[in-house]
Amino acid sequence: MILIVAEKPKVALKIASALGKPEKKKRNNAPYYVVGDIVVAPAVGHLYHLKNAVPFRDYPVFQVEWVPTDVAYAKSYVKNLQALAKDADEFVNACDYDVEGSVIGYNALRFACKADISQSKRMKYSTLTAPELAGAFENLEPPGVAMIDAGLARHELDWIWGMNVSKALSSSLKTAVGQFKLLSAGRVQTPTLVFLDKREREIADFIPEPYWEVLIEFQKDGITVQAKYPRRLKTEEEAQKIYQDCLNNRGVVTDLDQKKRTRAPPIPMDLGLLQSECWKNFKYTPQSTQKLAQGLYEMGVISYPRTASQKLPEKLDFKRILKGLSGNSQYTTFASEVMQTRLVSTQGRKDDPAHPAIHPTGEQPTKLTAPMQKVYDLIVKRFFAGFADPSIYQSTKVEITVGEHPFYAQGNVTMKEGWLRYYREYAKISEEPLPELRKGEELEVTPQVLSKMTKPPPRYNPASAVKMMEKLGIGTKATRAQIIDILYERGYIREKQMEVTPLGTKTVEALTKDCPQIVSVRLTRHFEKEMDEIYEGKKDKDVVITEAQKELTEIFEKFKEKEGEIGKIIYEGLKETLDQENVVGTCPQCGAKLRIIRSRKTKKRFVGCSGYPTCTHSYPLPQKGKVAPTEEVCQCGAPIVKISGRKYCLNPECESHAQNQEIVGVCPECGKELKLIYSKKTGKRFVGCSGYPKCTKSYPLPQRGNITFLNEKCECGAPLIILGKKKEKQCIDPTHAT
DNA sequence: GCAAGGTC
Repeated sequence: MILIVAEKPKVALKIASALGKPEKKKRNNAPYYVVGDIVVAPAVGHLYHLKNAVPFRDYPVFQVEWVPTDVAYAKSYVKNLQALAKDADEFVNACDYDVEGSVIGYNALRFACKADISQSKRMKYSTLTAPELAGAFENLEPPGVAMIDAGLARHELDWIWGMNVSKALSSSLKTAVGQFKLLSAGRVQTPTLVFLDKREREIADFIPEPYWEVLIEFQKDGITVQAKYPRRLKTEEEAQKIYQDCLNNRGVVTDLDQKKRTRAPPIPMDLGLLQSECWKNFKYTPQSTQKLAQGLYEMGVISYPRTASQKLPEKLDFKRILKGLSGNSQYTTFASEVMQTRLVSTQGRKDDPAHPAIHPTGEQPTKLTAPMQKVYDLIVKRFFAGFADPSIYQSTKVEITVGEHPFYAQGNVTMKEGWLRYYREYAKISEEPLPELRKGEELEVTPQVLSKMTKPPPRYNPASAVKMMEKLGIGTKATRAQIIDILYERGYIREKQMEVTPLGTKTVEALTKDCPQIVSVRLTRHFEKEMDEIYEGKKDKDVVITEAQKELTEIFEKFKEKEGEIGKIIYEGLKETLDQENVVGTCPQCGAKLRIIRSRKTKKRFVGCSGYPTCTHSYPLPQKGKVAPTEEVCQCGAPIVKISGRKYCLNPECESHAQNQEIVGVCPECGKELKLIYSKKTGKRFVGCSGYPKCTKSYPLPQRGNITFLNEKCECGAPLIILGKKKEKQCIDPTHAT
């Protein structure tokens, strides 16, 4: 029997189908496929990972070993391979033809199958089409030692570099101040932190400069138009001069440029594009988008999400997919419209040998969670849009001259919707019409001077950081989002608009200043080059690793000498970070800092004085909601904090809490005042009757967004409100429709 | 405890 090991279940099925009519079997949830004398069985990614071969008390440790992955589902796949290997007399590594795939198959064969690698074969394919897979099986290659070794070296170098530097950082802190804090560094996370920190310094060093803009405003056909003077002005005098010239002067339309322009339909999405679209539209982090997409994939409603491809091959059978989608009443119209087209999708530049771009499969989803539904809807509509015509719009540029000063305005009006019909809600294209104007027309204009300041470069957010990593070529499509999460976990960065914390900054500083070799471009480039040379068969893996160990040994010797100093630098950062995060004000009794503390016993949080135990002043806190300092102090002396965006005096006996209960209407049941109340227990808001506890009338409220209470009553007697930026009034009673 | 890379 020939045992073929694939990287994942879906690929095992494809290989088996290319070789004949497979019979699907299962062993403890692990599938495998039998085609005559051939068995195709999958791994699930890496089934083995590295571990220190000796206890990790002191760095550096260089002895590592491969051990089975401890995830339950991976174990059943290993057992499956072990069982199948007993009857096998030939072994084929059919994992993805790259360094990671080589390692996955190599470890599966040597550890699970106990195969003789030198006798094993490698299947080489770059797409998953049946003819190519069948051809690859006919032309099996030798095991591919160079590629395997390059992969093994990648694992080992990343490990001995990352683990030991991480350990060194944590130890330095422990040595300096005796405190333990988990710190880490790695080939991918450290360069990522470095570029985030660079931005942080650009922002800190940025000196805002004032500038002035001049606008003119006019009205025609009920449209108000603003036209801009084309230059920013460095001085107020210049701006004022133009303003004065425009006062009491009429504007003349001196140029009118109308052009038809097209917006091409969007390209199919790889994982990176899906992540940035979901950030743009829903503010989902790349990591949560990845998890939601994985969920949709496991339900069978979208294709494989960890793809780098932005192409949809024609042989995908778009008809079948569209037919499936039309079964969903939401998409029936769109799907049948798209069905009428030539069914040729747009194509992006990037390609992936193993998978097409992300697309719906046409299977009907059942019971999607709200976030899954959003991601699914975006994927489906993007899919439709790829087949549609370009959107055509008329772009009008107008030059209006006032005296001798030119001003410009632009308006876009869509003439042919094209793909926007399907994807408008996610494309976020703004349209501003201009009124009818003709050359030479005179206009009554009002000038205006705006005083502005130049702005620092924006912070990265998780989506733009993933994009930057992609651009710099660090990490992989499957891991970038996870690595961003690690930086958050370590406390190196915080907030969605990523801010590098003092801890992050000081860690970078310690690494770059005190042991520049560790983060030097030279060292990482050197490792990379050597891995390429292993791949090309020019260098021996063991020689490379021995060299790396030697180099790291020297670096760590120097690091140890400076350990105390480095630890102190990092401690400064840690201390400042904790202070910023937990200090909510000053103690009115002793003047020391008040901090948010979580009780070890009850796990509940409260505000306590850092002068403890000398000063025992403390305040209770609601257990939910984000607490942020405000710098403000209440009349009663206690600090005011923001809890879930609402200002709140920490002192529970303070009168401000009573005053905080805004009157919002009249109780339809007892006629007393209805008040907006924030629960002392949960911090949540609701509307309650001031006749409480006699009258228990109350209405729930959404916990997020602005609520405007109107001085109006619904016909049911409850007050009317407006939620957020909406325009319609609505009744506060949720059971009351309309 | 500590990486980065696959995968469900």
